[in-house]
Amino acid sequence: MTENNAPSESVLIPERPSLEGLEAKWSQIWNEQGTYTFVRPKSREQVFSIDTPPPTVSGSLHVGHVFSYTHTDLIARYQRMCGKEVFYPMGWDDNGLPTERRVQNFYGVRCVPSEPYDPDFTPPEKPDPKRQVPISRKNFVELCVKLTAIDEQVFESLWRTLGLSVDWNHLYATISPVAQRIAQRAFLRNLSRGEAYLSQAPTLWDITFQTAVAQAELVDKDYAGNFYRIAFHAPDRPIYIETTRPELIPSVCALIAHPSDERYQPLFGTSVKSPLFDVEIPVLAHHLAEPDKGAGIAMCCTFGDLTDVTWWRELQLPSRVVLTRDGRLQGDTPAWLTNAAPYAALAGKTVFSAREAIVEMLKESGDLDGEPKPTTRQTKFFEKGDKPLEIVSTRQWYIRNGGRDEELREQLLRRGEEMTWVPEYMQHRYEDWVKGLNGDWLISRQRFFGVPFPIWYRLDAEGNPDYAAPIAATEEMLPVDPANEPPTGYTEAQRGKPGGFIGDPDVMDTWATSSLSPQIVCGWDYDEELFNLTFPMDMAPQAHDIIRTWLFSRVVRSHLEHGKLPWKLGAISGFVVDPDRKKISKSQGNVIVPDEILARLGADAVRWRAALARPGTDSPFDENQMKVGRRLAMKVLNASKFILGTGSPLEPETQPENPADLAMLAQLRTVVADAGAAFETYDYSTALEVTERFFWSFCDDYVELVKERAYGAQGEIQANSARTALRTALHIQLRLLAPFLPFVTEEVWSWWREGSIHRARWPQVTELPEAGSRELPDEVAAVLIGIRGVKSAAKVSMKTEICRAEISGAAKSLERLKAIEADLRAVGRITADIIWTPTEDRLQVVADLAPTLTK
RNA sequence: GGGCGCAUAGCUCAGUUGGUUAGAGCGCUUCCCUUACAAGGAAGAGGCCGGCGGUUCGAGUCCGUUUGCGCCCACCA
Repeated sequence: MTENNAPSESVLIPERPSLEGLEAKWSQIWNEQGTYTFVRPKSREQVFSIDTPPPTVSGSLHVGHVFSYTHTDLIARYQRMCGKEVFYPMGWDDNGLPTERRVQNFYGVRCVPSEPYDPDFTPPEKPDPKRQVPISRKNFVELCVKLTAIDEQVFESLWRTLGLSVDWNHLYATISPVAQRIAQRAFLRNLSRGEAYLSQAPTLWDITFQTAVAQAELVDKDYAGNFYRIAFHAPDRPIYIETTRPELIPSVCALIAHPSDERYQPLFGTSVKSPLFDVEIPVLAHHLAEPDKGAGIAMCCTFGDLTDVTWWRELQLPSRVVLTRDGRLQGDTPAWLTNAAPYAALAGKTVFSAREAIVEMLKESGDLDGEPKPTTRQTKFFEKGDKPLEIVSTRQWYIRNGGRDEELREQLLRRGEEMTWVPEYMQHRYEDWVKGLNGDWLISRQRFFGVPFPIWYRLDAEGNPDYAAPIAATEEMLPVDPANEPPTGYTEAQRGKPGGFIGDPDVMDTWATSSLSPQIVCGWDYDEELFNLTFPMDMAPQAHDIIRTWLFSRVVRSHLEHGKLPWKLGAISGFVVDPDRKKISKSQGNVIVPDEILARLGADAVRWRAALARPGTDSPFDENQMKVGRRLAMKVLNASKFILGTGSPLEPETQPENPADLAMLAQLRTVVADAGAAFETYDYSTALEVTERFFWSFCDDYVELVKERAYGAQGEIQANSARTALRTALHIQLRLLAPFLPFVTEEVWSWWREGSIHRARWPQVTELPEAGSRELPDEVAAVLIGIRGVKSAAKVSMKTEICRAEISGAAKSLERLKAIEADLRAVGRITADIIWTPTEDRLQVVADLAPTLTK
């Protein structure tokens, strides 16, 4: 920590201070001087560690990111000034599906694992989205690495411009070898403890990306469709069901109604025949069937939705899967169809065309009752997909997360209680999510750019893989790609051969790696000293949409691996919404580009606005509000220029003695206490508010009041008191503002102080005298408003002289004001002695303006 | 359907454990080129604190209820 009481040898103040260029100037100097470098202290207590969210580099940063990362930085800067060594890394989430998609579009390629590797491959000059060049997995991954490196430069540059006090020496990427090794190591440990397992089960499946997706990645979207009323055939009559998915009739396993539904009770235990295909379908009872929905009786298919999965499991129905992984009906005619002929019209079609085809056939056969009724329903989509999810039965890796295990769920709920939430009510979201989990965490993805599973499977004599006993890598082998390396005890020549092995073809979902961010940054498997100094971490900041994903998944991993929370405190920021309070998104076309705002208004202005957004609260974007921040930054420059230009205080330094000076400093003492207390509870907004309120009244009232005296109008002793007070107040206020306005405060600091303000000590109340009056600042403000009011009402300049002034009010107030009459007369341009009239009323000023020849 | 949050000036928001006359900024009105600042500054107007009911000497604040908005989750035959 730099000694902050050491003024520079000389004071160098620019003629016209300006905000332009401060970001470039200071971010470079901070980088060169290692201002934010984490220096390992002796003990954990001296560290404040932050688990920074790694932004997805394939996307773009928007104002919401800027706000939320600023919130973290405010706390980081406060803690650093309080003497903590702040461990503040940055990460890039660069693996995963979003990157793959961006690479496909950017270079016009697509990954086809069967293609051979071409070491000289260069992407097409002009990408053609309709004719993407097929390339090998290795070529594809190389392009992913190349593009993410470019994207990461852009991100880093924006964060530096914004003034994030990140230690760039601790930069990580979720696709880096370290991250891969840690992800694989943690997975192997989960596996050995039985927390990770392989399972063949119905899975939510995206047909576009052809991968499984996890519960946390689901979103509901409106989806237009029709209700079709369709007849199944009981021996004596038709039984109508209503469905939006008639193309699934070939996969019907049962009709299901509620046990108490009198309409269908006689049918329970009997069977009906399906339309077109004549398959015998049992009619069964289950409590999840809802009598008031549709016809009150539902067709259960394998699988139309998650309820079907429940019915299929609980009623032990047969699997009659017709839907394949590409979203088409299978080409072969299913064996269970009694009347197979109609299926020919459906084979190989997408669900959409199959639906049209089967509706035609149902019309012809007379099984479609009435006209289809248009409906808009909410359907589950992959958050990045644009076709509804299907459910297919696949083999996937899962990690236990309490979704199927009461005891683990309870433990994870306990962890949520253990954690400090800012704001507190966000804990409910965590609990809602944990309580609502309906299955374990699916971590495998059938994709290419990601961390591979360190797993192989033995092939039997026929060449069939043995999924029951996977071969796991040993920790020494990590990171390992089973597509390129054989397992221990095998040679590469045995790959794919009967009696040999195959590698697990899947990769981990990106959340499976980012869920280990605390382990990755803190050096879990590579730096024990660092790990002990930084883990569990102090703070995990994130926006509220991420509670169910990243926040929860880190709690799961840390709980399973370490038996504790990964951090003490979860800080949740809100979103920046557009002025109509709509969520900002690309599809809405209301994205606000931060670079441009930063360039125009300056980082300090944007940060100032971000600091007004309290934790958890959404803020509408309003550029006018940011301009206020810019004005504050300008005011800091100008006020500082004035204060430092009034001439040096006497040597040796003496304490201020004028009552006005002492009163101002006493008031500032309270501000220091309040701002610090607010920061201690992560309430950066209140810290800013109290600081700023003081600063404006300091400029408007106090500086105006003492200006003449500081120039020397009342002699050297009085001037010295004012100058000392002004400089003390500036010294304190710059530091109070430093977390919010890091650039302008550093600029002013450099005019007259050594070192960086950001390594200076957070202001202490003990730096300020206590003696001053608590009442005087408000009384001065009242008198100034009175004097200015008179001039304003007369529409004259504030310079206009007052030839007679009478101040009335409580005797005690008058006593205090009398003591600074010289200052009052100077600021009000009062040419005669002030008349003091004690009354019971509030302070009042009556003044006569001196006659002037010109206005 | 369950949960959470919000409702205070035209707009964005403060308002600590109930206590004088409910605050700030933006915007608006009227002024002022004042040797820190005109990309400034001063003064001013503007509020039935969503509705109803209760507790209390006293309610923006506590309790109940209701309306509207937002978010999360569930359901979506």
